[in-house]
This record gives sequence, structure tokens and C-alpha cells, in this order.
Amino acid sequence: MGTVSFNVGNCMCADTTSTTQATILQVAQDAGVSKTSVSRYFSGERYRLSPGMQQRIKASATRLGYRPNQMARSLKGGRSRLIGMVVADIRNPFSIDVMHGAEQACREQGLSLVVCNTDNDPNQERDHLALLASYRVEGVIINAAGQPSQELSALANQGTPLILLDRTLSDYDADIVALDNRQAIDAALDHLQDQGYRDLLYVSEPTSQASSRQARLERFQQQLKARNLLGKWLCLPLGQEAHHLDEAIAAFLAPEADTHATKALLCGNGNVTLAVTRSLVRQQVRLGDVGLMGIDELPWADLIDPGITTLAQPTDIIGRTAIHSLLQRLQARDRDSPPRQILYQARLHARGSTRPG
Amino acid sequence: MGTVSFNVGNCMCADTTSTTQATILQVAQDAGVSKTSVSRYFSGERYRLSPGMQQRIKASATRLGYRPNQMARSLKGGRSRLIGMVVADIRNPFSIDVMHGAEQACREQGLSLVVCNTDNDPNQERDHLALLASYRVEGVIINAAGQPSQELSALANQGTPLILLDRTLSDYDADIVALDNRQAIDAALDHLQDQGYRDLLYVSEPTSQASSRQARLERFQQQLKARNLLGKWLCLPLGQEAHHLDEAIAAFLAPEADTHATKALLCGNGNVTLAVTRSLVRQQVRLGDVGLMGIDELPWADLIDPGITTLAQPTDIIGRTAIHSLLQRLQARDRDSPPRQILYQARLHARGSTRPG
DNA sequence: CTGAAAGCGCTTACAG
DNA sequence: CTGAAAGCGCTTACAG
Repeated sequence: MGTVSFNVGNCMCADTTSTTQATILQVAQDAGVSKTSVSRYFSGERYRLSPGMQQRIKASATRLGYRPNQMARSLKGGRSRLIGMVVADIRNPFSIDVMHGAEQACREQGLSLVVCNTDNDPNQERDHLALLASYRVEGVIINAAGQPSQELSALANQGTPLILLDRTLSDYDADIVALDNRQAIDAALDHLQDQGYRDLLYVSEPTSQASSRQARLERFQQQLKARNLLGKWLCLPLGQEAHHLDEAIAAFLAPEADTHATKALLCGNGNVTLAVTRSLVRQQVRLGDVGLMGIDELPWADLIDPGITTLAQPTDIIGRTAIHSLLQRLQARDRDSPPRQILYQARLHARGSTRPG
Repeated sequence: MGTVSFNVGNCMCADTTSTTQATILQVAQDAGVSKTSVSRYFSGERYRLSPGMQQRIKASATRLGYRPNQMARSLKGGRSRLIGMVVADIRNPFSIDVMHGAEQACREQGLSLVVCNTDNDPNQERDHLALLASYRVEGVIINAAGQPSQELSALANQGTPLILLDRTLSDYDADIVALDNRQAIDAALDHLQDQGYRDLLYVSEPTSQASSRQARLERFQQQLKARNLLGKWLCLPLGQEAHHLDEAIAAFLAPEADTHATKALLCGNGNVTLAVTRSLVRQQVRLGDVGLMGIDELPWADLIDPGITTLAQPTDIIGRTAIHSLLQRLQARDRDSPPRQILYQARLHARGSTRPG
């Protein structure tokens, strides 16, 4: 992909003398006041200082380009003002949107969000948690990739509040903010039944490392019986082996080629919807004739011919809520209340892919 | 979107005594050694310690759950091991992929990436830069939202290397890693001409705050003349007002409704491609009859009926390269060499949307 | 309203 | 191979 070309230009930087950052001491001396006063000026205690002193400090600080060293600050003060976010797959639109919400909530609170991506690798998850701990983040929101690790408990035991996103952790009971998976599956089934689909295939990524995938699948299986519907399910990794998916879908659709109208595919998340749609397009299946529905809204859902029906998660809100829950925990009085579960309802976007012939 | 339900469970946390983090002093006392030795143990100077001492430190550290405080470390040692990344739009797939590449490169170097999103808001950009400066990040890679700010120069003057991503900054000459915009436009025009399109409309988001948009548009305008092609261009924000886009496209297509075959739309980036495709679908235009091509590859590009032709950027590589360039600058001997420009070629994915009738 | 002093948790000469 | 001591840049009682 890459021929590389180097072009050399001239440096027009106004100031090439690379000054080293000014310290509080320098400002104090320059202004002829004590470090204490400078510290007060920058720690929201300005009102205690005489107008004259405020003037001088401001002038010196500006001239020297002083910025309080946040590292030193948190070392002494005890607050890092940092929140950690650990996501399993940064390239998943769900993660991005949650992150966007979380970041906004942080900013409103004067906090910063440090985002770590694990690519669903428990080792990376461990490393990133250790890292966050070493920076003494004040809290962590995590979309866990694997089992609860030592690092996680270490963090918890050292008093750092933890909020789970989307996925629970076995044997580890903490606050969680997530989609109400049972309601989502029920809503999907309600809709598919309303539209006349009777024979369903649920497609999911492997459920072992993600409780939400597990929960959705289980509910699907259970409701199949409860509703007396025909149905199968399929769990497979969405890697390169696209033909596995093609074959499985073909097998599902094959038996009675002429009664397709009652068959529908339900996709467990956005990635699955992408892969399944691709497979259906490859097999030239007309959407709607075979129903197609997916959990997670996608930017292109309305662009594929009759439109793809989705169940949208309130991603932005999930991110914001996670941060707010963290803040709650951070307040001393709420440290030890029992774990909370905050579950959100999915919203249906009905489109052509669930409108039979 | 959101009914909220609260469910309360029991806490099964193994250890509810919220211990406070152990310090180097505690480990030293517990192991009966000096702080110096403990410090050495955790700073890669283990080999200097006698086996017995290593044993005892290890045992004590494990038992106490000791983790060096990275804040204290960087305060004294001078290295924060943090790299800042400032992106203009975190929800743009381009940003995500670049970030993914950058993060990997950082991890390989034992660095951590702190990502800040500005939502294209110069104020947020300023705040985030100040924040990164206050944490004494060792370098910054930035997809700048606006003009070079004070904060940016402050960072540069304090000796923090800066790498621009995708967008240059007027009057501010720094290393940049980006797409070769001229080559990309040329490649697009070559392809469109080869396919028989002669009348072009270039669609872009507003060019004022993003040099890459500006560069692409300028090259388009210039090549139009050089190649003696018919063409127009359109710059508009991709907000709610979809009808503006619809009207502009309709106007472009209207004049000679029967000779559509020679008309094509070229989209300046992935967001534009999404908006334009949506508009075309709304207007029931058949892709290919009207050519459609976009800069930036998209996950759904091959799913829209005949497939959408794109010019892919090597996003992952751009991210990695940015970090590597930063590392170069960090090495003392390379501090003052002139700014480098590393430009990558786009790769063509030819699909049905540029295959006339 | 202001400041001197102690100390946050670490690293790094320096000395042995 | 090991440690005492100074100091990184800040905040926070404490005293005036």
C-alpha cells in the first residue's frame, strides 16, 4: 500500500530555544511571593489572595508559560483526575460511541479519560489494568475481555471503583451498565413474529468470553421453546473463513427453498450483521424474503436495499451513565452499597429487511 | 430510548477491606532492605542485586501487592512514558484506525497513548493540549481541528515533539504523516476518466479547518483544467440539512438527464461518501450510471449494490508511522533536523459504482 | 491575607 | 552488592 516520499522543508517555528517547563518555584521567585501563594492561585483558592498578589502571580505565570505539573499535583494531593476505560475492541462502533459518551461526561467533571484497547486479549487486558493502576486512576470502566484477573481484584482492593460495561464477569460482582439483553431478544422475537417469520437462525460471535453474547443466546434459546418457534443458532468467529458462515446460512435456507418467506436471521451484534449481510448478498438472497435483523444500529443500515432492521443500543447514554456511576462510588458514603445494575432498553428501527415479499 | 431498571444483587467480592496501595517504603521495611534496593528491583537493575535480596523483595512486593507509583516515578525520573493523541473526530473510522495503529506502536515501545477527542472544536483542542502538557506527555500526535494555538506552541517550545496527522497547520511547520492528497486525487481522476466519466462533481466537507480537505479540493480544481474535464465542486457541512445535498446533486445531474453515463461524483472522505450515497439512494439513482467514488475505504463499500469504488488510506500504517517519527524526534540527536513529511499513496478498490451502464 | 516547612512516592548520584 | 540522603514539583496543615 505504501510508496513513501520524503519532502524536506524549512522550519519556521517562531521560537527554537527549547525552554524547559517553568516550575512553581520559578513563578514564586519571579513574582516575589511564596510557593504556597502560587499554589493557591492555581488550586481554586484565588479568592484568598489579595488583588495585588493575584496580579503579580498571573503576570509571572503567563510570562514564564507556567503550567502546574499534574504528576506532582496528584502525587501530593492524592487525586489523579484520571479515569481509565478498557475496551475489548476499539474498532467496534459500539465501543466508540460508548467512549464518546464517557469522554463527554468526564470532561464535564474535569476528569480525563485514558482509553486502553485490549483487542479481546486477556494478556493485554492485564497489562493495561496494571498500567492504569500505576497511574493511580480514580476509577475504571471496563468492557472485559476475559475472566476477572488478579489485576482487576488488585484494583478493586486498592479501593478503585470499577464499572462493568456490557459484560459481566463471573464470580465478580460489580456495578454494571448495559443493554437489557433479555428485553432486546424479546423485542426482536416480537417483531419477527409480528412480521410473520417462524423459522429463525440466531448468529453470534463465540459466547465464551462475553457474557452479553451468552445472555442473548440463552434468552433466544429459551424463548424459542416458550413461543413454540422453529429455530437454530450458530456461534462462530468472524475471521477470514467466510465460507463457514456461507455454508451454515445456505444450510439453514436450503430445506424448503420455496417457503423462505418464513425464515429469518437474527444477528447478535453489529459485527455479525455486517458478516451476515455480506454473506446474504454473496448468495443473492433478497432481504425481506429472508428476514434479517440485528442488534446494534449501523450507519449503513438504511442504505442496503430495503434497509436492515436493527435494535439500537443507547450507546452514548451507556458511556455517560458509566461515568456517573463511577462518580457515585467515588463519593465516600456510597462506597459500600451493593452492586447496581443499570440496564437500558433497545430501540427498534424497523426497515425493509423484515418485511416479507 | 431509555427505560431504566435497577436490580440489586449481593456483593461477592473476596476482600472488602479496601487496602490502600503499598509504597516503596513499606516493601523495603517488610523485606528488611533499603528503598534504593526496592527501586532498583523495579527499574530494570535487578541484576545488580544479590539473589537473596531479589527473593525477599519479590516476596514482600507480591504479598503487599506493591505497584510502583508511575506518577512519582515520572516526577523524579522525568519520563512520563505517556504519548498524547488528539483527534478531531473520534467517530470517524479514519481516526479509529489510525489510533489503533498508534496504540500498537506505543505498546511495543512500552509507552501508553492518551487519546483526546476534540469534536472539531478549537476550544476543546486547546483544553486537551493543556491537559496533555500538564501530564508532561513525552510527545503528541495531532489531527488538528483549527489554527495553531498558543497551547500548541507552548508544547513545542517546552520541547515536546509534535507530529501532525493528516492536516497541516498554517505557519506552523512540523513533521506530518498523511495521505499524498495530490496523488490520491490524480488516481481518482485517472480511474474516472478510464471508466469514461467526463463531467465531475467533487463533494467535500468545509475546507476551512482542515488542510487535507483544502489540498484535495485544490488539486481537483487544478486537474480539471489540466485534463480539460468538465466539473464542479461543492463544500458543505454534513449536518442535518440533507436536502441541501440532495438539491445540489439533483442540480448537477439534471441538465441532460439522458447522458448521465458520463457524470460522476467524487467524495472527499468517508463521511461524504456516506452522505452522498444516502442522497443517491434517496433519489433512486443507479450507481454506475452515475459514477460514484470516495476517498477512504468503508466496511460497507462492497455491500451497496454494485459496490462503491474507494481509495483506501493505509490508516494503520499512518498511526504506527506517526509514533515512530515521534520516537525519532525524542532521540536527542534528531531534535533539530528540519520537519519531515511522510506521505502515503492511496490504494484503489475499483467496484461497480464506477462501471457505467 | 501570607509563608516556612513537612511530606507525597519515587530515583539517582554518591559513598562505601 | 548495598544504603543514606537529596530532591523531583507540588499541596497542606500550621502559624502568624
